[in-house]
Amino acid sequence: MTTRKPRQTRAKVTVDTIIEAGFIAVALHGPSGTTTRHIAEIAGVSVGSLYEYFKNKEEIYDAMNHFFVREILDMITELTPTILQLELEPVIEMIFYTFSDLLKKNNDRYLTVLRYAGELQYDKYIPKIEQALVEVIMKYMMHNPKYLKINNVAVITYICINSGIFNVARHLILPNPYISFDEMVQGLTTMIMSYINAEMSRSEEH
Amino acid sequence: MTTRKPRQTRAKVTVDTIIEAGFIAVALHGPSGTTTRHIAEIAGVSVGSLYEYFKNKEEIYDAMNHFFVREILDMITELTPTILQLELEPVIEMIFYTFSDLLKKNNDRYLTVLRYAGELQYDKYIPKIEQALVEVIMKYMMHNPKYLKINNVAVITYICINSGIFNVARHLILPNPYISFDEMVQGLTTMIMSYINAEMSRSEEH
Amino acid sequence: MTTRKPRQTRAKVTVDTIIEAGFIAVALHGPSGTTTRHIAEIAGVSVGSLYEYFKNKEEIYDAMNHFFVREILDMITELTPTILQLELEPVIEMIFYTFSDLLKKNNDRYLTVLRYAGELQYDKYIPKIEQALVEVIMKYMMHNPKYLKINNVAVITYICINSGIFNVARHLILPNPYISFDEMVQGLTTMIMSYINAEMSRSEEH
Amino acid sequence: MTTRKPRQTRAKVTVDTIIEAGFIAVALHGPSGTTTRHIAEIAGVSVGSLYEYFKNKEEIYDAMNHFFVREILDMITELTPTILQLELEPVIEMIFYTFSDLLKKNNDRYLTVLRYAGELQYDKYIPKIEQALVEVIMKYMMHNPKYLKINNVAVITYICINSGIFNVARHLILPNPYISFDEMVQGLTTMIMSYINAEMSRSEEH
DNA sequence: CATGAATGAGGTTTCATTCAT
DNA sequence: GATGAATGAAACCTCATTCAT
Repeated sequence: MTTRKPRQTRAKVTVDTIIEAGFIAVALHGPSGTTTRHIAEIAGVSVGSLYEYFKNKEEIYDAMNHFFVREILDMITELTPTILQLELEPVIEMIFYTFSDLLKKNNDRYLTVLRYAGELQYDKYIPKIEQALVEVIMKYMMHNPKYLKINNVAVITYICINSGIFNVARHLILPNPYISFDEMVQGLTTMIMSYINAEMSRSEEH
Repeated sequence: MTTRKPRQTRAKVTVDTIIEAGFIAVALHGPSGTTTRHIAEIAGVSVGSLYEYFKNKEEIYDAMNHFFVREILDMITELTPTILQLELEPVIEMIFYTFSDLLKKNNDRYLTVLRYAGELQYDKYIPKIEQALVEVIMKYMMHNPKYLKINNVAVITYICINSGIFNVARHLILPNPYISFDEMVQGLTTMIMSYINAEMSRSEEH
Repeated sequence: MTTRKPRQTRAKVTVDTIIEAGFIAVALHGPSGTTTRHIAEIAGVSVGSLYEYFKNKEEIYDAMNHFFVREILDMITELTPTILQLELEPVIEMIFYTFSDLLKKNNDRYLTVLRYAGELQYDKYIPKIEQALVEVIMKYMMHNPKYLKINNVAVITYICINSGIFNVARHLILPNPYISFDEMVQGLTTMIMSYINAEMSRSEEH
Repeated sequence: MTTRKPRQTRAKVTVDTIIEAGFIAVALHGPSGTTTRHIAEIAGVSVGSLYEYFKNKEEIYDAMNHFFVREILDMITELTPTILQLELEPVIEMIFYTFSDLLKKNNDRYLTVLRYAGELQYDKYIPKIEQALVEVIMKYMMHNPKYLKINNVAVITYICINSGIFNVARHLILPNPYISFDEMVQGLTTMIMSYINAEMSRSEEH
């Protein structure tokens, strides 16, 4: 029995409502604590409707992930023109603040879900995000050729992306972090800039 | 006449067996996929016995977390004398490799459960680890007073710990990382060293 | 100005399409595995339309049964003139082959639903078929008065009809019967003929 | 998750109770009308217990079939010594009456489920019964060598077994059969005897 | 202490049927 | 008339927990 693709506007609205309800439910109860009834009730539809559009609970989670990843990718796309205009340091800061805003959107919707990244199999989607970020970095390097001389771009990229994502996410999640968000962004930026500068100098030597 | 000691010892062994089985079960099925039967079967005891030693499933997970945290704290304690003898750079490298070894112990036991950190409420335990690390750092600074002049130690500590933990864990989890573990450790170390040096210079200026 | 006739005809076509779809669906999934959606999809109409024409699922099954029984009764009617012209032995053979052809019509449509006779409550309809067969037998006896002397016609009729129906149906259903269909028809005919002859002789004695 | 084999007596009793309840439930509601709750309630156990011993509803039905087939095979085994002592005609009659008794045992338990033979996949088990009957027939022929000269034993066997099973079952199911059970057995026996005698004479001719 | 059979609340999922469009 | 989205009762099944043995 195939779940039908929504053809009518009403159906599309229902699907979106269910995905939205999914985020709220997971934020409230965690992925394994969330029941199909929770989602249905929050969405204001019957359990049956859930299964009209999603084969099972797993598929709802998949749709949520897709949705989230889509937002991040859109954010990167929108940011790209501005990024290319700026110096590296403000670029890095801007990315952190924009990412933070995205996670806090809709009452921390994405942030709370991110706690359960392992459970929700975000791993499947992270490579796409990484890929998008790598592309932006490449474009930036083309616009700012002085960075082209750096040797191990892959390593730097890998470490900075992971450090950035995790530090921002964890800071927002922490109830009482012992440093402020601004301090953290400032520190992260300093760290990344120092790293890149160090690698720039090293590359020059060879 | 039954002696008390042997009984307690046998009980201790059973408790440890159950905790061990818990790790294996969670590695196999994830926290929400793991059932008390799974754990009992792996441990080679009856479900009834589980409840002899643990009030409920939650308590088993708690015990697992305690166990893991205990191991990390022990690791830090054991490492401290060596740390205090070395220069900063080899210290950082050593910590990463030791942490990696710990996560890979017993067939990736801790690594696999780390995926479900959110679900398993590791957050409750992480402050303890952070605290232990902060203490080591303080001791190290006492032994190497040149670092005492750094202003924002809290920020540096926070960022470096988080970046370190997450990069190591994620790299080990990734099936096909595009950089090697050694490259990552090298990069991380460089990044952290550059950061500290930058902050050192900055602090001197003021 | 809309005429009445065409509408009725269109409705009739839809009804027939649904009944046809019902047979296909039951052949595919069995009666309890068949859903209204299955039938609607196979019929190429919406679920809503199903309920335009049938009060509920039960009514569709009833209509299918009616349809099947109607076909059998028609078959008997059509066959009657020929039957009356022939000797008993070829008559019996002919009935078996014609019945077999009916069951195999449209890709074994009726044969597959016959498996679920109990579930589909064919019992309600079988007396009608029996009645029709009894009538043919009576007519045949009128045309061939030598059979009129048989005493227990009812018993013979009952046994032969049941043996015939079941042996033919089961043989067609069996994936690898250990005797061929022709052998079975030959055997069945011999058995029935022997039986009738035996009863003829016995009746003469009294 | 494997359903555990019952090791204790208590467990064995529960399993038997469930199978018995299955027969009663199917007799009451038919196979697709029967729910796991029905069975559990009739058995006087919780739904959970059902699934302790049977992976799903299907497995309960399978166990019921096994049970029924086992009874038939036992019946045949028990009957064999007597069969070998008697003339053919009383043998045939005896088999019909014994089979009828079996079907009527425990308040028509087996008879009512036989209505749903198609749904319950008895087909899987019928070959075993056929095989057992064929073996008895072979033994009987060894004891009564005059029957050894018959040519097409396979065909006769096939037809007589099917005719016998179905006529008996259907007669018992019918609410108001137009002939009595004794009349039917008498007729069936006559039919089969005539058939065999006819085949005996025919075989002599060749 | 240990066992594992038994429990039943509660989760996931299905599907006949209705009804707004 | 026709559609198909929506419904929700009720099915199947799971599993943490209890308790008689």
